[in-house]
Amino acid sequence: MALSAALLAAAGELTQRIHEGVVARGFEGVRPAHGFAFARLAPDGATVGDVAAHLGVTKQAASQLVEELVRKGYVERRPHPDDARARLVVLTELGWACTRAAEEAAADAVRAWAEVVGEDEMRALHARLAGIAPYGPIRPAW
Amino acid sequence: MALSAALLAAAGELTQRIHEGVVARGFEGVRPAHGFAFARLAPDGATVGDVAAHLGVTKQAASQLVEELVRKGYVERRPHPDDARARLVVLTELGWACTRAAEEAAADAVRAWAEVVGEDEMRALHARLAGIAPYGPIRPAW
DNA sequence: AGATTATGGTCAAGCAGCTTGACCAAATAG
DNA sequence: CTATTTGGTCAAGCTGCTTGACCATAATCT
Repeated sequence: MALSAALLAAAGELTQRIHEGVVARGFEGVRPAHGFAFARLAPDGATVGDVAAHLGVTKQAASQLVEELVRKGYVERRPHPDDARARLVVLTELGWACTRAAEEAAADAVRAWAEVVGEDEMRALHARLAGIAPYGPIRPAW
Repeated sequence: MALSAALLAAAGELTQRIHEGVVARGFEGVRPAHGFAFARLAPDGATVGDVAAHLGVTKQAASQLVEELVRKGYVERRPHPDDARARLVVLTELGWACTRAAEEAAADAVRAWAEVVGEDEMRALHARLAGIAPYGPIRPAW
């Protein structure tokens, strides 16, 4: 199996498992791309442009995605403290709960893998990946 | 950076580099998903259903993709030797040339990574990934 | 300062690629 | 030899993204 195929298969499988875990924990109407947006929003919020760059899509697409998350109650738009044009998108309590659920689901999935290849190996894998693609966007499609 | 994000970023970056390499070698009108279809078709051809399973999409979607590749001259449909319902999709000479170009581009990209983390590490990475997601579909999107 | 350009964001329209549903022909099962 | 399953296509529809236009604020330049 080619490396690219292996990477994609692993990434896809992990993404799907996390998504299933999130749904199983009772969060509805969320897609994997939302989860990656949450990851960018989590610490202190972010602008639509930040989310767009993180997901590797246009600002308009990110704006639509945020709008959807607002409708569903996962995030809210607040005025940006330093820039009157910008709006700071922050997670609501529901958004935080969903993020925690995703982290739990991810931990479960990684644990399952660690049982196959060993925990040290997983850490090594993670470290190598981080060295290879430090800050690339999380392309939701291609 | 979370493992899933690292996996996706790495997978996305590699996919994109391969794609750029293929385009730079003069092949037009091909998308990454086509390359993954080629990988399934490469040895001896495959049916539309096989391609669908490999890509993780419906038969209809795979059928459309194959139709597009036929139009562009990368593959052709032949009667299936053992089953009159089925049709064997095989690469044309152009399709083989494109596949070779993709392999070259992939080798270039992997070489660049190997310079960062070391060649042994790349092999180890590959082996671990293969152990983790042995035969999952290559989901083109989510 | 005022004029100009750049930046953050949204609205609107269009499109590519996927899905579901219906259907046909050949293969397999009863 | 009917009845069901399987491989494949046709058709219609939808979702999520893109490009293009536009507004308001910020930064830059005389």
